[in-house]
This record gives sequence, C-alpha cells and structure tokens, in this order.
Amino acid sequence: MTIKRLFQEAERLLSEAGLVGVKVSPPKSPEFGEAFTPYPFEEARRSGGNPLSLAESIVSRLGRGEFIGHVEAAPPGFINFHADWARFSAYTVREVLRLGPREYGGSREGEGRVVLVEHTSVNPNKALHIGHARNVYLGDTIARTLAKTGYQVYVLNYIDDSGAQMASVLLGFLELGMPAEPPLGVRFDEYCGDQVYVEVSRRVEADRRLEERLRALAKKIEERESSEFKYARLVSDKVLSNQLLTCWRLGARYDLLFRESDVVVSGLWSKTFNILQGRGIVYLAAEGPNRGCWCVDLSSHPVLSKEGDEILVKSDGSTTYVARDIAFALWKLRDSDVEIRGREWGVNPDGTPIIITETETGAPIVFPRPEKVITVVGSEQRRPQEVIRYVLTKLGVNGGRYLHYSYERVSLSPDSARRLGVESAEARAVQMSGRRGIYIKADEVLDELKRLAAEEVRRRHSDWPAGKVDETSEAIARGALRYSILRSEADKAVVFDLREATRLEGDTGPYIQYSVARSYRILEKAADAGLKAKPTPHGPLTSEEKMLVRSISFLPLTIEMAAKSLRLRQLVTHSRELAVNFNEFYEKCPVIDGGEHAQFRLALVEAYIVAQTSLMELIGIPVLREM
RNA sequence: GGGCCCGUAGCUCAGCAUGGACAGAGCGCCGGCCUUCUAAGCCGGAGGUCGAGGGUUCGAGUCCCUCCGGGCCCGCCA
Repeated sequence: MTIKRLFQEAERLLSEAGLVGVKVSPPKSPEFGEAFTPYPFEEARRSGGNPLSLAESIVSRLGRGEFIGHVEAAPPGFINFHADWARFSAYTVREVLRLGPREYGGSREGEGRVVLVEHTSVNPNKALHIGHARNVYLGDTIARTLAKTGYQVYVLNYIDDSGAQMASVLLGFLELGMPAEPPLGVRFDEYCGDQVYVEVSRRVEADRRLEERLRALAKKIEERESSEFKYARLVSDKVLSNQLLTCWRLGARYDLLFRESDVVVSGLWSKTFNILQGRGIVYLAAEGPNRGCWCVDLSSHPVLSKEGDEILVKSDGSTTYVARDIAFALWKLRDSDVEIRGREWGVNPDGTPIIITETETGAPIVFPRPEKVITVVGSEQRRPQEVIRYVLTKLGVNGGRYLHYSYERVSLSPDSARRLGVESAEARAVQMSGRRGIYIKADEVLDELKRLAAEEVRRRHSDWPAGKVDETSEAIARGALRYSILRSEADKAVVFDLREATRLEGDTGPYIQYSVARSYRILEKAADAGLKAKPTPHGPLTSEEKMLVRSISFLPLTIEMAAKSLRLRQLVTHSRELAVNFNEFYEKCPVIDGGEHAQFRLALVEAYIVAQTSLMELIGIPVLREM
C-alpha cells in the first residue's frame, strides 16, 4: 500500500543489482527522499572501502522503477531513493480514494487473532478525574489501533466493587449517617467521590476504631447473601452508570463490564485458590508478620524475593486485590474453565451491546481465547502486576500473553493545584489524591473546554442555532482533551495544567479538526463551481503538494508501527504532521482557482480528508465538517 | 537499602526500540500576512554544553557504565 509499494520497489532494484535482502527505511527528512539505506557503510566496514564510492557504484548498477524517479549516492555514503512524483502521487491519491477512511491506513496483520484489552477500571466510588481519563484514552486507542490492523478486540472494564474503597462509601452511608442521595443537581458519582469518600477518609484517619469497621465491611461485602453485599452492588451500579457517561464523552466503548465481586461469588476465586494450593504456589504463614495469611512464595523470583511474599488471603479470610486479579487474569486468558455469567447492561454509543457480569441470573459469557491480554494500569502497580504475571507463569501460562501496559501518572501543575486551594511547595507538581479530594474531574475540564470552544464558534457563526453550536463545541472539547493527553508518551509523567490543556490553537486537537473543516469547505466550493477531481497531476508538483502526498502515503507505515510497539504518540504526531502539510498546501496552492492544477488538487484534498479521517478515528478525535 | 521510570529551547513535549546526513514542534516573546477555498491559519526572527562524566563505534541525543536531579513501588490498600 502506497509508501510500502515504493519500499518494495527500492528493495527489488537493490536485489536485482545483487544486494539481496537489503532493507530500506523511511528517511528522517524529505530532502533524503522517500526511502534510504545506509548499506554502503556496512559494506565499507567489511571491505574497508570508501562508503561514498561504494554507494556511487551501487547506484550506477540500479535499474529503473515505476514509482522511483531517481536514486542518488549522498555523502557520506547513503543511498537515497526519490519518488517519481507525477506517478507516485497519482498512484497514492487513487489508492487512498479507492480505499476510503475505513480501510486506508489499516491492514490485515492481526486477522484471525484475538486480543483482550482491559482499561478504565475505576473504583465505583467516585467520578473520573483526568488521571483516569489518561487510562481510558490509552486503552481505547490501543483497542482502536489493534482493531484497525485486523485484530478481533474485546474491551473490558473491571469494576472494583469489593475492597476498601467500596467499603469506605458504604461506611458513610450505613454507619456515619451520610445521605444516600446527592444534593440536587449533583451527579451520584461526583457526590460519592467529592463528598462521601473524602469525608469518610478524613474521619477514618482521625478515628482508629472506624478503621476496624471498614475492614469488617470489606469482608462483609464479599458475602453474597449479606445485605451489605447487595447494598454495595446498588451503589456501585449507580456510580458505574454515571462513570460510563463520562467514558462515552472520552470516546470509549466496552464489550464487558466485569464486577470484581463476581470473581468471588462465581467461585472463580475459590477454584483458582484450590489450584494454587494444589500446586504449592501459596502457603499458609504460621508465624511472622503475615501469620494467618495465605501468601505467594516469591523466594525464587529474582527481584520480588527481596521484598517479602505477597498476601492473597488476609487472616480474616477475605481476599486481597492481587488474589482477585490473579483469578480474573486466568479467566481473561481463557485458562480457567469457571463459567462467568452475564446479562446485557446497555449499548455503546456505536450501538454495540455491553454485557455486565451477573452470577445469579445471567447467561454464560463466551468469547474466543485471546492470544494476548493487555491490562492498562498505572506504573505504580508494576509490582502487583509482576506478581500476577509470575503466578501465571508458575501455573504454566506463557507470561508473554499477559501484558501490563504501564503508564506514568498525571499530576497537577502548581497553578492548577492552587485552583483547588492546594499550595504546592516551591512550584512543584502536586499528586492527585481521591481520598484527600485533590483532583480535577474529566468532565470539569471537558465542560470548561466546551465553554471556551462555544465562545469561538459563536464569534465565527452568529447565525448558527444553539444546537449546532453545542454539538460543535462538544466535539472540539473532546478532540482537544484527547489530543492533549495522548500527546505524551505513556512512560512520561504528565503535569496537567488547566490553562495549557484548554488551549484551542497551536499543537492541539482543534488544529487538526480545523484543517479538515477547511478542506470540507473546499469540497463544497468545488461542487458549486462544478469542478471534478482527477488523481493525475498536471505537470510537476509544488513542494507543498509533494509534502502532503508524502505524509498521506506514510500513514499505513505509522499505524503498523504503532500497532506493533503500542507507542501511540506517533499516531498523534503523524496526525499533526498531516495537518501541518495540509495547512501549508492550503496557503500556497489554490484549488478552485488553481487553473489546470485544480482537478488534481481537489483529488488531493479528498485524499487528505480520507487519510486524516482514518487517523482521527483511530486517535478518537471527532471529525467536524464545519467549525 | 532494593527495584522501575524520567531528565532535549524560558515553559510543555517530539526524536532514543532498528546508532548515520544540519537536534525538531507548540506555547510564550519580537516582526509581518485577511477585497483571494474559514486568520482555531500562514511566513520570518530571537532562543539548545540533548542532566554530568567516562566507554563502545568510522560515527552517540540514540547503545553500555558511573554519578547527579525528579517521580513511583517495596501495605492483612487498590
């Protein structure tokens, strides 16, 4: 497809000249052509010759290609292949228009293979903050990227409805007399997180006896028949349906909502525990600090052995999160035969159904055995995730099938922290804390972005009805936040600054959206003028045209690499590069008044829309025809 | 103490996985461009010991080692 065709051709020319198996790569800069190889350096190392003269000699032996215009030996010894722009641009534009935004850039690389992606997994006692948003964006983009390259992708959201955090809000409702309903106009998930959880955490910290109550509650909610269990489900379900509203705004979709409590009540945990006991992977500690707990023996792990064994079952008989997650991991991998039941919860915005686990009344949940399970979890959970992987390996599972997609956390800039009344020492970033109420909610940011975007929209379109302004500014807000978070590679800590994140100009989502809106306007004007698109250029291309064709043609390569490495940032970079190239083209190359160039340029604009739309759908930035 | 991640322009970040051709954007700052397809845009300018030091190599921002600075983990929390 497009650039790969040119690569193949370059490699064919090399092999016909006797250099079999020599690969070409994408050059750093367009001045070095569309493909290059540093092969002469390797050859020179072996033979002791001069790289440049070797390069020249190789170039002189090369035949002619269809899409390669000329090949040069460049000092100090590279071989650069330059496209024949007339032919290559016609081929690229035609190919892109033929495939359309759904197919262009994608591949069948993963066809017939299944991957399970777990993301979001926010405790159902609070609304999503921007740290959670990063998780959702990363997980959702991974899912989209794998789907684009042909994988069958299942998306899971793990609902941690047992454990201490859940017990906290329950303690507030059941024992501390906090109202079960939020104040008027406040969403339930926000009420639980902003008020109940924060207040309970404050009081527990001040009163040691409440800590006891909390532990007792945490144990109680693992017992299926208890009223606490039922109440926990009620609260968790209410919070969950609120959280999902935010997730839709973030652009996510899910196939399965897996309630953690079902790991226990379905028997998945006890079955797993039996296996772990049978294999001698866990032991009951008879003495020491872990007395009375069932622990994983980590003594033979090269690193974890230094930190003591991991507790799976507490001395009061309740399970830890790692225990439940081991059982869950086995099930995700399809290496447990325990049947999990579920029912339809609702539908995604795209119309696909969402199943939620329901041990008592549901129907069996079936999906194919995944080649890989990807769990999107913050880097602070590296240790427990490694424990899980280690136990899986002990059970005979190929550890490579269980991938922890780790990302660094989101903290608040001193300026943004100050808005929450938190003063940071010496201008340092402030860590968010759900317990202490220090965080910025995803919806707050989206609302602020939407407000700013609406101002801009109204200024440009005083005649637009309110509904259209609303729709457009919502799409701009969504694109802006998603872009600003995905801009940073996962292993980079993000310092969130509200002012920085709510920009609508420069290196932002709206910049991309705007370039597409502009291109749609050209299409509209062209139709009015009766102009017909034609993929074949008239005469030599301008440098702006070449650059635009170039970055359009490289898209399949970028997506392929992103799917392989899961470095999602390069998708964002490519989208921006496409938009930059389009804006420069827009500035320098009139389409409607382009005379003999008009038809080709119109086709090129169409190809830009196809390529950029394909990529924006992958990154999750809404496409707008007008803004 | 042990382990993991990060350190590139005043600020926010690309580039490092597969070493190669002048280290790139954006924001901010200075100066230009709207009777011409939406100026949420474009053009130009100033701004860098790629944290420091060693090593490997014909060649290191990129690989290896040491150190310094920042973050995270090492809980009967998740």
